[in-house]
Amino acid sequence: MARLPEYLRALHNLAETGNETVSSEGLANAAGVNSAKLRKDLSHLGSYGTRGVGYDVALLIEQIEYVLGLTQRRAVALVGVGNLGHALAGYDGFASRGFRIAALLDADPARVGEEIHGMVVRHVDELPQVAAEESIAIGVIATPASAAQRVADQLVAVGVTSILNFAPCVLSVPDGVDVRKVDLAIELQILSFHEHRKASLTGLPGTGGSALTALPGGLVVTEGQEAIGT
Amino acid sequence: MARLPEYLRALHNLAETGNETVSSEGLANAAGVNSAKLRKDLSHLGSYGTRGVGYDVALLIEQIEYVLGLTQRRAVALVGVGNLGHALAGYDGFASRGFRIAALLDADPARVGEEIHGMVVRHVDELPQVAAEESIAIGVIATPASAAQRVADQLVAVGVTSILNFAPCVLSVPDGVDVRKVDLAIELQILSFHEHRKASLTGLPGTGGSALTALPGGLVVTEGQEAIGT
DNA sequence: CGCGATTTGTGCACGTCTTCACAAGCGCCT
DNA sequence: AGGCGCTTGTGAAGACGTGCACAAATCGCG
Repeated sequence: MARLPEYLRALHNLAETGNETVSSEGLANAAGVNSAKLRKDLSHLGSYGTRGVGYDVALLIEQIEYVLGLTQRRAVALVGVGNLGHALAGYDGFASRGFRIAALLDADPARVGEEIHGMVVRHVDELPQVAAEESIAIGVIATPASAAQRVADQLVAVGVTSILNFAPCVLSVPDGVDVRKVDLAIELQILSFHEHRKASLTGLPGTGGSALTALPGGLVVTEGQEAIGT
Repeated sequence: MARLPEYLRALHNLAETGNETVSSEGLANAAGVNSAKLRKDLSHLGSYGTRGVGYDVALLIEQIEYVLGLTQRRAVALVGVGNLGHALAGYDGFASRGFRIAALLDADPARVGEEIHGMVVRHVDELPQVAAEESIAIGVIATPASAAQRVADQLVAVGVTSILNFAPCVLSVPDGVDVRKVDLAIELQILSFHEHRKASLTGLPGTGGSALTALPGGLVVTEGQEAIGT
């Protein structure tokens, strides 16, 4: 489940504040989800809480970390050290949660050799050597969209089976390779959509429960009432 | 729908390569989704394509941009100019897609006054003045988790109703305020989970279709077979 | 003018996710 | 030892999203 990392973070917070056990409702609040959903998720793991008491925080952390495969520190190769790549290279949230940036790579010869956060940028064509030096578990693509597919192919060629893609484009990869995409601009556009929706609702008070937003060409769009679950 | 921005990006690509119309299948491929799903999404908008031909690219772009509220250029306030904030301030994907970073803010007095990408950092307590100067539509939080809730409260206080949160914590905001969260470490952890799953499957060839991954305490977790839809 | 090729829009069925509600179990207090 | 309150785990119902498959509609060509 995609919610496990969120639970894990909440659990670490609870552990730091000295909690030994936590109820499903307490953890659900800390993670921002429904308590029933959380219990079902945890029961799916097979993890046991004790009825009447709750979950053992330390034990639960251990279990979730094992399921997520965080018991081994995974090596990450970061390709593209532009604006975003720079920030990712220095992002301490990676190191603190079991990931180690093992290599910085870029296709621009002008950037090769540059030192970023104590690590030297190497050329992306050196990927085979890098992969030979240490087993790369995950590749992160922070290049422009035009280079992303090429980089993905290179990552796949050296055996990387998990890719985190920040480039605004769809990657085609063979079966067995997992790709997750993060597009910062898309997040803003979704927020913009909600802004637009809210503005339409307050601006057209007569439309009531089923608001209709007129489109330029005379077309209409029917929108939900309160909580749009995007 | 959360997929509209993805369609929009694909449409812009198509427009640049000179396409005037596009079929649902063509656009679906470019956006990485099923063609039936795309058609259903678009029909939900009320947008009309022409049967036998496809969708008019320019018209569709116009419609989607309107629905997303991108016809007006929205002002974004970015709070927290650390590693990530720096990168976001310089991320050209924002400007190119209708967003304008209207203010950079930080709570650290040492950072106030610094110039980043041609913009001066102001103190976060100046938020009311900033909001008075121009209408802030969206707030972006790129602070440490410990400061995020406080910043969120300040944003809400000046009337911001959409927040993009990069801090690894859950924000509590009043009804009517939309929050989207992006946690880069969580994305990596999800990939780590998939890596772990794949490793377990190949390492335990006898378990067959319903693989059981033994947990440290003798507990077991049942995992799906191929595509885990996280 | 008519026909076939092509593509949209959508009814329907299926699987997944979510939520409620409650029985089962555990610990504590008397 | 017994009962009481609290919490987990889960069955069932409902909402939701997804994808197939096909009818309706439009264009181009003969």
